[in-house]
Amino acid sequence: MKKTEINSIEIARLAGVSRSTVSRVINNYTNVPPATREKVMRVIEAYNYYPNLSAQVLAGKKTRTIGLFLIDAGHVSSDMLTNMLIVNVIEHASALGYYVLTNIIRNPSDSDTCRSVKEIFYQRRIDGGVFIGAANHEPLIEDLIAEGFVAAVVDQELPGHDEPNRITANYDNQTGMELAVNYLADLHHTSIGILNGDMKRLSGRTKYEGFQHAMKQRGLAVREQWAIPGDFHKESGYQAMTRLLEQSELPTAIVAANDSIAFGAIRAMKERGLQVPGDLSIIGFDDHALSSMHQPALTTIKVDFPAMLQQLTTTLIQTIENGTITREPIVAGSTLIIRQSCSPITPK
Amino acid sequence: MKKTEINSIEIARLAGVSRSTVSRVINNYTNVPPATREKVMRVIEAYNYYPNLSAQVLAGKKTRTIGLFLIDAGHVSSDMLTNMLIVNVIEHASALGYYVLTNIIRNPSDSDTCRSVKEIFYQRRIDGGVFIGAANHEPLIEDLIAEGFVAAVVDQELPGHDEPNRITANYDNQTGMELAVNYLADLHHTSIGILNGDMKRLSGRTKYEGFQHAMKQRGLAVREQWAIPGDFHKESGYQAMTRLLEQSELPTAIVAANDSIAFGAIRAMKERGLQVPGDLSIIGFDDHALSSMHQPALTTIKVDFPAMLQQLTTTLIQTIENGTITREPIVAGSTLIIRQSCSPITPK
DNA sequence: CTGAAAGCGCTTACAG
DNA sequence: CTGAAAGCGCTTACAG
Repeated sequence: MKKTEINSIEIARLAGVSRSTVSRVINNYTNVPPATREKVMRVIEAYNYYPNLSAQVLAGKKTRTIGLFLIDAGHVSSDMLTNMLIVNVIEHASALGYYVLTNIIRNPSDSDTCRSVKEIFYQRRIDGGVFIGAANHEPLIEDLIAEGFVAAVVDQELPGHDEPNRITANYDNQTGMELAVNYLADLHHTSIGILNGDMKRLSGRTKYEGFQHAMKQRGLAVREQWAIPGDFHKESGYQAMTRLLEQSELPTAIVAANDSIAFGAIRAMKERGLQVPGDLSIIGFDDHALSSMHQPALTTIKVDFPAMLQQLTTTLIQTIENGTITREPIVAGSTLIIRQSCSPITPK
Repeated sequence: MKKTEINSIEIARLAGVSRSTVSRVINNYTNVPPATREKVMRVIEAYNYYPNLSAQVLAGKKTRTIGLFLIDAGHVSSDMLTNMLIVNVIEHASALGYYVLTNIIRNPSDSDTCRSVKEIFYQRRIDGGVFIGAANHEPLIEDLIAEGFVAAVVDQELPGHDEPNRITANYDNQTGMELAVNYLADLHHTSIGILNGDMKRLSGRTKYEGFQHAMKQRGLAVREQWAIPGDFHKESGYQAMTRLLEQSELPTAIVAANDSIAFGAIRAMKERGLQVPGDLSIIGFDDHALSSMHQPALTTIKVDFPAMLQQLTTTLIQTIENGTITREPIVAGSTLIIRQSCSPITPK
């Protein structure tokens, strides 16, 4: 049986003070003499008293909870990257005394889904939210920001939209692509293709733009028929590679917009008896947890998610607590991780 | 800028009714005539009104939030299984209109950690919690249950402790071990060892007991020096196998208390130039997401986590809403998944 | 069918 | 330094 709750007035009575004073010691007001604080703390501890959160929030305190919204059609549970993202946000929030309410959004365009996400904010269930996997312009997020809720969104860039309650973090895809293309070019590849990601997402676009830019820098031609569209999932990589392989003339190397795409693409090759990197070199993006144990181990552009998420979460919480703060751009760095999926071309 | 909140009294004014009536339509009371409901709903929708959660909770409603507590010293972020567990709980809770607050507990014995977990319950931040990865007898959980909070714990069996606010789910390790041992015995193995899991956890114990029982059933001897202690992690598997290999006489097959242990054990073998299953057959437990792509693909006892978690989450929520309910035991089924890590012995 | 009112448990000006 | 009191936004007996 649940014991009847003890509340602040009971604590006050027991300590021989008023509720005001109990509240003051709980909230660490400075104008409470040590002796009084002592006395009150003793009964608080003795009775295992913790202030009721709803009452505190109703009286004006924060909920100290943030929402984590993972937008993904249906791969969330199977992708290891997701787990790392979730755990990262939780641990960084936790370090600042915040809790996280994790939500999975299958389809941000569905009106019921939209309603229920908005409800979480309007209900004041959370103080703010972080969004991962959204399109660059996502109406749901824009609505929330217009309403004044604070949102931290990963992989977004909306020129002119620098509301104080919008926090964004980005990937440095320009540098990433330079790293990838230069590595391939240094291996003497000149025929390089790309398996693109979802173009509705900022990264889909900036990766392709970065690719074009990096190719140009090295004086290499981008062949449109070697730029295959897709989304960021394995199945898409499989299909993209299948399409690519139907062509009469093939590139000697491919950059995949992420590692999942590369996994799918390599499977498509294996099924046709093709070798990586023997027949085609492939480089991915992310450094997915599976990449190092993949066969062949995947050469990739590692993205520093943990550092980015830490900054994003921290900035979100600071904004919640202090309102607008001066903010520096948050960007995830890229590094080249050389493994086994790329090999040099011997010029004929 | 955040707009000033609209509240129920404002809605009432706009709809020309009292707050009581607004509340009645929101809470779907039956005694509201359709016309009145209509009228109120229209202004609720027009103004995008959602009742303030804290006020509702303070007035006696549930928070509709459950806590998910993952207890693990430091492997949470790297283990794919975790991700599946988290996503499963979230989706099942979500289907019932509940949210989940995910927490990572590094060390349940640490007093600060304990305090902060308890605080979540006492604060009434959640209506109940699910615990995964705890020792069979975990003081923190026992305290919470003693206080009357409802807790759903995975992998627990405490005879005599059938409080109405305790919900447990278990693994059918007896059957699982029979499956594993019989499979190995059918392959003509008679010298079978075991790499044990954490004995503080119920599964650690029941797996070993199940192993002993299954061996006996097949008339096979359990050799104590082939039962290596460990916990449920990869590193432990590596060390256990290293220890095993130091022995002069070796088994021909090994059952690992889970797949992670098997991965570590296989790595230890590879480093010594030993083959799986050539030199030693290994079977794991769980059917970890990596098992099928492991080299060699791991033969394992698949555990039906999704079904178990669904039942557990559903039962937890029903208990929260309806108090005690008649409950059936929740147990996760086991199936043998044959892949490449075990081979038959040719009797000499 | 519906409104007035009490109550949920806190915090924070306000006054002293 | 400290208490009395108002207020946060809801829900739910109670009375009609």
